[in-house]
Amino acid sequence: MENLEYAPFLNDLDTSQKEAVMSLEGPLMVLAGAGSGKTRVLTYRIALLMFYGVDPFNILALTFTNKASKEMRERIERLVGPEAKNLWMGTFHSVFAKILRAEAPKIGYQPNFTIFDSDDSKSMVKSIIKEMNLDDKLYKPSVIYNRISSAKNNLITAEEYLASSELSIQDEANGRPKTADIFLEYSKRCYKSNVMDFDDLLINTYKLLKEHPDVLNKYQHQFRYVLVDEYQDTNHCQYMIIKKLVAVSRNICVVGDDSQSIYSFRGANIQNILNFANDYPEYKVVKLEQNYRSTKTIVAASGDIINHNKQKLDKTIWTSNPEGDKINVIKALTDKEEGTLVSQQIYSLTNLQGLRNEEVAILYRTNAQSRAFEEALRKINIPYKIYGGLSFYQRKEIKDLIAYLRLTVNQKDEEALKRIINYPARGIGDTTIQKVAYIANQYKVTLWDVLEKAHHFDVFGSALSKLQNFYMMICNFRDTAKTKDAYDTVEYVAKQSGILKHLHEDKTPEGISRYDNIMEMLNGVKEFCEDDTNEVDKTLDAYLQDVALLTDADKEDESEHEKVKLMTIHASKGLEFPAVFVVGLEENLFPSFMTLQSRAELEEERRLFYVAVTRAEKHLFLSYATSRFRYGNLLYCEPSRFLTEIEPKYLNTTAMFKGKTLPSKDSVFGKNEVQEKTTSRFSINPAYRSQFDTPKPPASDPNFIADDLSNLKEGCRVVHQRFGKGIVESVSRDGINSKAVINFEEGGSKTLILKFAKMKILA
DNA sequence: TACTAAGCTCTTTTT
DNA sequence: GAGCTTAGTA
Repeated sequence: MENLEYAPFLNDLDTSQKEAVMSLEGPLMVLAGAGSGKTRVLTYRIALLMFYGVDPFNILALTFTNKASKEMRERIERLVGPEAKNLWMGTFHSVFAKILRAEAPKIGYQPNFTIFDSDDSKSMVKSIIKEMNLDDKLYKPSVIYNRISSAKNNLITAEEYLASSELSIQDEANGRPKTADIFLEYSKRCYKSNVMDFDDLLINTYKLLKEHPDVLNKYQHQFRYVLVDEYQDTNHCQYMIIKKLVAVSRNICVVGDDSQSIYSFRGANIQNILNFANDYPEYKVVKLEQNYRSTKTIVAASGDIINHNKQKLDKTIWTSNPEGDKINVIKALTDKEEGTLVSQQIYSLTNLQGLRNEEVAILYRTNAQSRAFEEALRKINIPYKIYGGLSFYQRKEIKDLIAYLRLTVNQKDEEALKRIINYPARGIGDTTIQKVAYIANQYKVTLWDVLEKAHHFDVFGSALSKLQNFYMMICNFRDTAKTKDAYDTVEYVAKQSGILKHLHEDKTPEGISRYDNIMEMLNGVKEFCEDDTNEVDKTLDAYLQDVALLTDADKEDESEHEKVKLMTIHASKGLEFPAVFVVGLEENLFPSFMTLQSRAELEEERRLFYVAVTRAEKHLFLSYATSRFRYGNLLYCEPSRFLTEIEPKYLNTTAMFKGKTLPSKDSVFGKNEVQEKTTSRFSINPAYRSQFDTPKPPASDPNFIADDLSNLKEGCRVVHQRFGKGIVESVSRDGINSKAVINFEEGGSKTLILKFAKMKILA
C-alpha cells in the first residue's frame, strides 16, 4: 500500500495527526487528548483507506453513539463521496444487531427478535422477583438488573453465575442469595419471548463468533480494517468481540483518551486501553497532544485537575491558543440563586460580549439539577434546550405505541403485551391478566399462546370476548405489517389500536402534548421510510430495530438554534462550546456521594470534571451553592474538593460576589428549626382538611397566596397544611427563603424555613 | 374495573 | 420532586 499517490486532503493535518492517519497496517493506538482532533483523525483515516481503494464494505468502524457515527459518515462522505454509505459504521449495538438479525437462527433466535430497553428489563426482573415471593425491599429490581447486566458484560452466563461460589458468597453477604435464580429465570424468559436486551446484543454476538467458526471466519475476512472510537469506554465483552474480529487481519485502530473514561458504571473497563500494548505487542502508538479547542488557561487548569489522578497514561496536552480569561468561580447561597447568577452571566455574555445563546452550555452532574436553571433562564427570557433527561423514546405515549409495534412484529414479546393489553382501557383488568399469566405458567407457554386458545379456558367470563378481540386486533396488525411499509403500518396501528383517539379526546395540556408526540413519532417513521441513506429495508421490523437503539441525543432537531444548551456532563462528551458553565460543584453532588467510597471511582469523578472543563473553548465558569433543595429538603453543602485542585492563579473568585458576605451555616440552619418540605403532596391535618379541599380562590384574593411569601407578616393568622392553625410571631427573609416563627394551636411554636407558602393566610 | 388520594422511597451518570 | 404502590371509593 506504500508508494501510492498522496491524498490531497492530508494537508489539513498536523504531524502527529498525519502519522495516526497514515499508519494503516497493524495495531495502532491513538491517544487523543481533549480537543486534539480525534474525530478528524478517524474520518481521514477511513477516507484514506477508501482513497487507496479499500472497499467500504471491508471497513468496520464502531462508535458509542449514533450521533458520532452519523457525523463521521457525513464527514467521510464530504471527502470521498457517496460511497461512504456502504461503510460498516455504527454503534456497537446497532452493528451487532444487524449481524445478529442475519444470523439469529444459528444461536436459536428468530430473526424478528425485538429489543428490550432497560425499562423493559427492569420491569421483567421486577415481575420475576414478585413471582418468586422475594422481598422487593432487598431485591430491588434496578440493583438486581445492574448486577445481571454487569455479569453479562463480563461474559458470565446465568448458568456460570449460578455455579460460581465467589458470586454466590457475594450475594449471600449482601443478603440477596437468590440473585442467580432471578438471573436464570430472566434469561430464560427473554429467550422465550424472542427478545434481546442491550447486553444480549453484545454477548450473543460474542457467542455467535465463538461457537460458529464459519461465521467468525466470514466476518474476520470481511472486516479487513477495524476502527474503534472511544476505546476507553469499551467493556469486557466488546473488547473480546473486537479481539476475535481482528485476530486475522490485526488491522485494528483504537482511538481514545484514558482521561475521559467516564462509563465504568456501564461496564467500561479502562484497562482495555491501558493494556493495549500487552494485547498487540507489535503495536504502534501515536499521541495527539496539541489542543486546538481551548485557551491556555483552560488547558492548564484541566491539566491540574487530571494530574491528581494516579492511573493514567503519559501524555502532555498543550496549546498554541491565546492565554484567555481566568476561570470564573461563582458562589451562590442556594440552587435557586445559582440559577439566577448563572443566567445573569449568560445574559452578559450574549448581550455584552456578542456570544450567541447556542454557544453557551450549562453542564451538571445529575439531570435533576436542570430545574433551577430552567426557571432562572425563563425568567429573563433566554431560550434554552435540555438534552437528555426524559428522552423522547421513554415517554409513556411513545413507549405505548412502540409496545404495539413490538407486539405486531414479535407476539412473544411479553413486556410489550403486558403494557398494552389494557391500554387504551378495554376492560381487561388485573385479575384477567393474572389468570392469563397463571395459565401461561402452568402450561409453560407464552401469554400470546394463551390468548390464542383463550376459548378453551372457562375462567374468563365476560372478559373472554375482550381477550379475543385484542388477539384478533394484533393478528390484523401482524398481517398488515407483512404487506405495508413501516409508515403505513404505524399509522394504521396508531389509529386502530385506539391510542390516537384516546389521546385526541384528552384536552388537558399534557394530553395535547402526548398527541403531538405521537404525531412527531409518525413523522419520524415517515422520514425513516423516505431516507435513502438508510438500509433498503423499510419494514416495521427494520424501523423497530433502529428505534430501539436510538436515544434522544440522536433525534434531529432544528429547534436548537439560538438556544442555551443544558445537559449532563456525560451527555456533553464529544461536544465543544465557546462558553461552558459547570454547575453544582459541591461535595456529595459532584463528586457524587455514591462514589466517595473508593479511590478508583473518585478518579472517575475527577475524569468527569476534566471532561466538563475541557468542553470549553474560551469562557469557563464554575459554580456552586452553599445550600441546596434536594428531594424537597434544604441541605447544607460544602464546595467540591475539585475546586481546590486548580491552581488559584487561573481562577477569578472575586468577581461574582464582591461586597457580599454570606451568612454562616448556623445563622441559616439553626438547631430548633423545622425544614419545611415542599412536596407537591403532603399529609394534611384532618382537622383542617376542608379548608384545603375548597376550590382555590382566584389569585386576586388577598387572603390566598399560592407560592409567594411576600404577604406573610408578623401577626398573620395562618392555616398550615401540616401543623394546622397558628399565628406568625416573626418573619425574616434572605431573599430566597423566608424563615417564619409560628405559634401553632396544636404543636407549639415552630420555626419554618419556607420555600413556598403551603398555607392560607387568614387575616 | 377504573379512578383518586395518600403514602413511601429515593437519593448518578446511559448505549 | 416524582414515580410508584396501596387503599378506598364510584
